[in-house]
Order: sequence, then C-alpha cells, then structure tokens
Amino acid sequence: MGHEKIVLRGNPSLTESLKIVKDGLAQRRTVMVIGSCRVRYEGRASSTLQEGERILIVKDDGNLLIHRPYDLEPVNYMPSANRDEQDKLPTPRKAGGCLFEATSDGESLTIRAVRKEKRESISATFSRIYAVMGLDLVDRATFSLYASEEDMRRAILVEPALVEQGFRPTSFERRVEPGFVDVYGSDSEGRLVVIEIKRNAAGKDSALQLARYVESIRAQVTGTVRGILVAPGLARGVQPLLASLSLEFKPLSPRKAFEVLKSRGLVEQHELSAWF
Amino acid sequence: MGHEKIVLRGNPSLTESLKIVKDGLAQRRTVMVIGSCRVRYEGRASSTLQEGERILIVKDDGNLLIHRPYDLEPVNYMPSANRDEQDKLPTPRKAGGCLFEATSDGESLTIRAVRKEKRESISATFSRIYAVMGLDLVDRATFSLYASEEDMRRAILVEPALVEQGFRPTSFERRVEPGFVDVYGSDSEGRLVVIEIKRNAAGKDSALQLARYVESIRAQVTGTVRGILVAPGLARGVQPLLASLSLEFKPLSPRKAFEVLKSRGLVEQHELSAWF
DNA sequence: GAGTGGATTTCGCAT
DNA sequence: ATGCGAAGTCCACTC
Repeated sequence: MGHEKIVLRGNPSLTESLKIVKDGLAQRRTVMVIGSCRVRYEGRASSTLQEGERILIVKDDGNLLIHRPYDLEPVNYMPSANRDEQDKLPTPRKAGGCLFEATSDGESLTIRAVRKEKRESISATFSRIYAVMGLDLVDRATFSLYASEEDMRRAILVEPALVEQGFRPTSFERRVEPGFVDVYGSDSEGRLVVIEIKRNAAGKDSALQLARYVESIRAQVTGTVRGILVAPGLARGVQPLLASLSLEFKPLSPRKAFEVLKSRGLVEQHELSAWF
Repeated sequence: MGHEKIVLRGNPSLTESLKIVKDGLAQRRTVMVIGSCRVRYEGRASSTLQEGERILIVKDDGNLLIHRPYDLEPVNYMPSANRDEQDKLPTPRKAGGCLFEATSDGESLTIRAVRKEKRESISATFSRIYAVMGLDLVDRATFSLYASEEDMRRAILVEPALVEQGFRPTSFERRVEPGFVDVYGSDSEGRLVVIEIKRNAAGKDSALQLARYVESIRAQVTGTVRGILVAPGLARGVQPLLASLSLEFKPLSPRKAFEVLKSRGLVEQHELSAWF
C-alpha cells in the first residue's frame, strides 16, 4: 500500500487526510495539504499566523514550506535538519534529523515538525482541508545557472575594472582551446597582462596553460608580464600552484559577468525578445 | 464556470490541464501543476533545468515558483512584477505587470511568464502531468513575528535598565554619518551612550560598525562617548576586538526582550510552550 | 563546526 | 525610483 505515484483527494474527510499525511510522512513522500490553517513557529524567533487558506508542503527530504496565496516567499518554513548530509548525496534525499508528527483532535489536522539541533519547531493546524496529497516525485536532473565564457570575456572588455582598477585591455585572441579565452592588456603601471578566463573553478590545467602563455609572451618582450587567472574559484590545490608559478587569481562569477553585460544592455536575448 | 473554490484533477488529459491552467491564470487564481517538466529561465541570469518531476505554483498575485521534491528553496522562480503596488494592499492582491501564457503542442503543456520591466522570463514545459489545480484561496490574516531586532530595541526603550541601571535613552534610529544608531542616550553620569543591537551573536562587523558610530559622534561632541554592543552573545574573537576598540558588551537575548514586551502588554499574548 | 561572502537574493523602510 | 540594511535569511565554500 501507498506505493502509488500519486495519492490525491479533493475535499477529503479528516480521517482520510490524516491517513494520507501520516502515510506520506512515514514513507518520506512529498506531502501537500491545501486548506485553512493557523501556524505557529518557535525557534530562532517566534511567530504566529492566524487562520487563513494556505498551501503546506513537506518535501521528501524534510523541508517544510507554508505558502500564502500571494507573496514569493513562504510565510512560514522550516529547513530540513540534515542539509549537510543531503549535500553529499547526488540524488534525491531523505530526511533524518527532523521529527514530523501528524495528529487530529477530531476537528482539525495538526502537522508539527521539530528540529532538535536548532531548537526550533513549527506547527500548522488545519481546520478545513480542500485537498491533500502524497507524491513520490523523482528529480535527478542537474540545474545549470550560467553565463558563457564568452560572456565573461565580453564583460571584462566592457568593464576592465572587473579584473582590477586601471586594467586596460588592448587586444584579445580567439579561443585557442576549448574552455579558454585570452585577454591581453596592460595594468595601471604599464605592465603587460595576460588573462585567462574560466567559467568553472579553475583547475591545475588552467594554471599551467596560463603559465605557458605567460612564458611565451615573456620570451618575446622585455619587461614584466603578469598572468591573471579569472574564474569563479580555484579547484583544490591550485592556489599553491598559482603562487609557485607567480600567477595571480581574480575571482569572477559568471553571474557577475552576466550582470555587467545586462546592465549595459549587451546580453543576448534572442529567445527573450521573441516573447515581447 | 470556474467559480468553484477548488478545481482539481488527478492524471488529467492534456486538454483538461490546459483548460484548468488557462482558466486559472485568466481568473487570477492560484494555479498548481505537478508533473515532469523542463524549465528555462532568462533574465538576471540564465538557467536550464532538464526533465524532472516538480511542483509548479503560480500564485494569484503572479509570483511563480518551481519546487523540486527536495530543497527548501525553489529551483526556479520569478517574482511578481508589481511588488510595490501589492505591498500597499492589505489583502490578497492580483497580478498586473506579469504576462502569463499557457500553450500546448499536443504533446506537452508549456507555461510561460514574462516580466517586462526586469526583462526576464521563465518557461516550464510539462511532458507529463500528475495533477493540476486551480485554487481560489483567501488569506487575510496578519503574520506576527516576535523577538526581532526591532523588538529588542523596543524592549530597551521601555526598560532601559536592560542595558544598565541609570541608562536613559534619548532617541533611537538616529541618523549619524555611517548609518543608523540603534539607540542613543546617556548613562547615570551623563555620558553619551551609543548602542548597537544585534539579534544574533555579534560578529566583528558589528563591533566595527559600532566603532564607526562612536568615532563619528566623538568627532561632533565633547566629553566621553560610550559604545555598547547589545546582543545575545559574542562570536568567537570579538571579545578582544571590542576591548581594543574600547567598546562594551551587554548580553540580551531576543527571548528576554520578548518577555519584557509581553510583560508590558506590548505584544500579543501567545504562549511559549515547552518544545519537548 | 565556525567563519566568510554571495544570492536570479527578497523584503522593508528610508530619502 | 533608489539605496541601504535586515533576514527565523539560505547556501556554498573554506579553515
């Protein structure tokens, strides 16, 4: 029993609701209740929310949300207790440290969650239930939030201060290798600057690649040549390697780059524009 | 048609789903779709989310949320376009500046939302729908949050002895050069007192911020100026920093502040029952 | 586990 | 509108 993909009841009886919620919680399914409720939270702060019609969601990892019919943010919520453990898992996770309890006094349905470590608890009491459901949802897809490396390069060209104050790009080359884009320029003291951009956390290969570029340039010119690795971050162990190669690191997130381009109206919106 | 409180279908046909979603959007009802979808967002950033089972909610004020079966935060979202207008309304609000569109190609259901001013848009395409519903929820209740930093400030104003015997507040949220002083007053010996309040354990930033305030005020007046950091505790390493800055620390928990307000009848009574 | 900084931050209040 | 600070911030990352 209870192995159905979806259990859903409209205008359920109290008994029916209690069973569906209890089963859903016990089986670590996503549980949703739509109805009129009062909510109380105590923990980091205290809050009360009087009777009103809302949507309550308990996800299968124990995260709890209570949404009003308006507002982007949940009016009440409680994070799952075991976030750290969850993050180690590549796929959907199950709750561990959060205690859930569904009870009924014959008139109403109360869902209560207690998070021991953080000493916080939340309680929602439904006096009326319009719909209740237990869901067994599967979502293993990866979420990608991005601006392209090309976007990062363009952002640096239009706003060189992203690299450092006084940086002036003088020329740039096309992509020489998948994943790498170069920008050349000079700093405030006239020194030559070679920039290598990486969209993801830069690994050793990036540092070594940049080192080769810098070395190549140094052989052709006189004077100091600085090598700067621009990336959202460094992979483990790259920091000391960079230092030993006398290279520098400048953090830049694709998001930041995207913002810069957007603020200048330079972002490509071919799909977006079609919608207007 | 469509005047029902709740329209709810399990395993609906594509045609049925499209109608319920279209009607719900047109009538500014809260719309919810549960199923397998792909999501694409463009605007402040860009994101893609491959096929997976999720919960999509369009609230009656136009806020859109897409939740995976895990995580506290929505994987994708789009704020309603008219937040400011909404905030002026005491009761449930309706969307204005957000364009919604529901379409079907015979195989899937696509819900799109476009926010013109912010130039952002989101699109969710459902290849499979387990449940779809249109809700007419009413929630006019007020949400009360206690033991906030604001409450701590109020508590100090009504009971200055929480800071120290003889303290007399003269003003609060006084504008000074670097920002705002939480509470401003004088001690039993007439010395000026500047108070910075923190709800959580105060960190280095709090100490430095208070130091800036004190410095600013010392530049404007003659005589001693005391800086007191009021917080439930100090983060590690802040104690010596405070000492080196010649600042003082007075422990005060939000809970205590709340108790004070409650004892004066300045907050709605509500029980703080045992958690376990 | 604590500290630091970012977020498609959101939210609220101030000028 | 804009800007600043708070948030029951959450969240990822580093030490």
